[in-house]
Amino acid sequence: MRLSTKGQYAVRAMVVVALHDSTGPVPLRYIAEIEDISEQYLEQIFMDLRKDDLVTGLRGARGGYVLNRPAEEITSGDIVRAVEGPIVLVDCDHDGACQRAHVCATRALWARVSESMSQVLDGTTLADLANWAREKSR
Amino acid sequence: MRLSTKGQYAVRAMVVVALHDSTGPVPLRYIAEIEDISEQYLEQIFMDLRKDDLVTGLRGARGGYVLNRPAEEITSGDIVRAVEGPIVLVDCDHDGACQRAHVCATRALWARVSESMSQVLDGTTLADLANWAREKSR
DNA sequence: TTAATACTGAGTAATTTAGTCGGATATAAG
DNA sequence: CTTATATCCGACTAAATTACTCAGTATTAA
Repeated sequence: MRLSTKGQYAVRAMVVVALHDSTGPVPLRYIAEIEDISEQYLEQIFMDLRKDDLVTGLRGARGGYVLNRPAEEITSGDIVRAVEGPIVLVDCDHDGACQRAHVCATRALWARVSESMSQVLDGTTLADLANWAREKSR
Repeated sequence: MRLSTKGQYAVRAMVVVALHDSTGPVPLRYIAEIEDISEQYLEQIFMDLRKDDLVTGLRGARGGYVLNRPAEEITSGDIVRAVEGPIVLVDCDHDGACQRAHVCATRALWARVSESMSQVLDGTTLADLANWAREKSR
């Protein structure tokens, strides 16, 4: 029930990109330094973020990553899903395979928990996170 | 972000115990059979449940496990915590060790998610789950 | 032309998960 | 008093996942 470092790093990294949204592409080297995350690990993470069209990578000198949509339109749920897959606490009956699905009382519980997690995650945008960060650094 | 089988099994097993609350101790062999879970794995799980005083084990023939409190006073949160530890999505700053805790915007997010999970889990009792199960089997 | 940067695939050590195994101990029933 | 039925307990292990690293290619600005 713990979010992997990949998910945590992804959100933290995206906040950095969001904070520099107006000043051009942010290179991974920079993110790696200020967030103290391995640059090569960040590469993997940004592959996932790119696949889900959350960012665009710009190669070459002065390159880096930029947001693909306004920070108000990217949620932490989008980010977590991009690197970790669907937000579900328990993946029983993944494709209708569970024999006792119809009598299983716990399925409803897991669904409720998953939904409440999604609500928080989808209800928080990158813009929110960037604002919190700005407030904190003040 | 996925709940381990241990946590899932623990809740399912406790529902079985709750359903037989009035008819005496429930042996692991029985739970193992109807829930299709390894009996030896269940032993491990019930060690944890016992440590947190959710159940009492009765040895010998005709023995088994019984709830230590009314099903209305045991929540799914209690069960999950017993076998998985605290319900936190991200355990950064576990003992004030995180250097950037004061500037980290994501901490608040993880706290919100963790709290919303806890609310659902602590808001659902074993009695609720047992009732759902009874409704389903009807 | 060079330096900076993203892109890509493969590999790997450490950790966690999901159990198993072999026994000791307690108790009810016959 | 013996036997069958249970819990209790500690150690062990295979498989999966996590959290990376490594080595190289491709692209672009200065």
